[in-house]
Amino acid sequence: MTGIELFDALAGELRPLTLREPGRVALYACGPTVYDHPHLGHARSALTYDVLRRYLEWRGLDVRHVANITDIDDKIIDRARREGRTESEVAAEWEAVYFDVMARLDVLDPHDRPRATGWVAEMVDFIGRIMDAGAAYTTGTGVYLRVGGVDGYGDLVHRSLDDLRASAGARVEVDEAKEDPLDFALWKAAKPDEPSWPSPWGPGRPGWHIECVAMSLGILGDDFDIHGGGNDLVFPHHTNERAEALAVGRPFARHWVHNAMLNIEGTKMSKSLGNYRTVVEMLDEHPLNGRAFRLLVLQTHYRKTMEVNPQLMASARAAVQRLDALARRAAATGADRDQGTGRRDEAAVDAFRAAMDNDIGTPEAVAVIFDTLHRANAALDGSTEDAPRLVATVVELAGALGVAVDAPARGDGVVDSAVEELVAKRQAAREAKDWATADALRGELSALGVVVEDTPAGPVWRRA
RNA sequence: GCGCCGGUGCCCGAGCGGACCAAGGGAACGGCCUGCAAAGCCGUAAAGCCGCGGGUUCAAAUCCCGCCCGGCGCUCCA
Repeated sequence: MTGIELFDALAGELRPLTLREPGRVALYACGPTVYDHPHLGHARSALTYDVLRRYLEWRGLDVRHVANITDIDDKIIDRARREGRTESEVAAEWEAVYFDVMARLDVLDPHDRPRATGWVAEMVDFIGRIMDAGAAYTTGTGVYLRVGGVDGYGDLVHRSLDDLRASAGARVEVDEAKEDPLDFALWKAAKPDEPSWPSPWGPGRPGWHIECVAMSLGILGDDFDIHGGGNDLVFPHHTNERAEALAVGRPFARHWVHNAMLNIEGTKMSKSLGNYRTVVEMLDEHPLNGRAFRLLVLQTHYRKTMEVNPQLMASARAAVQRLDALARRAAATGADRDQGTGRRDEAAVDAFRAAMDNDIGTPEAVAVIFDTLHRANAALDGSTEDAPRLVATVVELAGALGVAVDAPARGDGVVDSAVEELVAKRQAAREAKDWATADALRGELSALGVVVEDTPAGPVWRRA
């Protein structure tokens, strides 16, 4: 018992998080196929599991977080072919972009980042066991899992086999060689000019789902605690992963967690609609956007489709600035002294924990943080003894969700002796009560995107 | 067609049976503070009642039924 409840997709309801091993959480989250720019949806997904991991750790649990990279797949092959490069070059390029973007979003590095191509031997072995169990068969195009033989195959999507069959092929033509349209490839026989690995069934490459089973069970072991991913993966990906594990009788994930999708201006992002947004674009647009996007993600429950648009990004930035403003005030008055001492407002901490324990209720948790922020500011105005403790609480709780609260403007590096000089000149003018000059200088700073605040401790500037 | 999820203020978004009926963020308005601002604080306005119509209940935004609208999925997909 951890006191934490999570919505479990298999059960279809809230379930207490019960761990395989007390105090330790084995978490597997499906990562991206690296063939192009990561988009905002990838970011939401990664952020969801980063927050889950951070919260579990904040609760004192020892988490092992595994997030895979799919580095061999049709899309990578297509792109490599188009660009006249090798698949591994393409994958390496986009994997690097993905990692860079994750770092800019303050996503903690998972403890393991397995690549599919590093696990092919294990996958081949796994497929062999499925074959031994009589649960799969070969055709001219590969090895297929016989879905009809898996008890409760559709349980994760809550659909019966017949139901699934009825809509199979609705969007993709069915391979006639398969025994059942639902049967899916464990191993894809090599086609000319495609990368391939040897196997008992001839050269080829692994099917998508076998990757995650081999890696999750291989790293975390049977009966690991949480399997996560986007809710678009429930079927077929997770359903098929689960089927593969079931086919060989291995206990799979104890809890299934899925994050919802992200819409832009009310509809799903897509290249054809022209509302496709990459994470790099978003991050490059404003230095505060990394934290603002995380906050935006947190303000919607992870199981609900979230909306993103420029106004929402702006409002999230404004909220981040309030966090930073508190830190500035605290630093200027010495009210930051409780940080790291463990002193904190227990009522706020309790409310935060209650919100998060209830299926990772980040919107409420964020509300608690801002409520505390408000109390901290009021305490700062009244110079009461509570201020340092409240400030420390805000910083700690925000940190537990991965939102950094920065006192001085978080450097976009190239700081600006020019700005410093203008600020100093303005201050000199103010001291001479030359308001006209002071205001003109403030105008110049404003044109540079800099806001000056006059505090009892002197002027402080930041980027708008 | 089948399945899933939604529809709460100007925008986003919590709440999912009961403290006179809605957290938090953004935007707005008034006041305090300030040389003026910014930041902050105090306060106000705004949902004639939480898509519409029924129902259950002492009590519903919260449960049930029907309808309308929207989004997503149905082996590319976070």
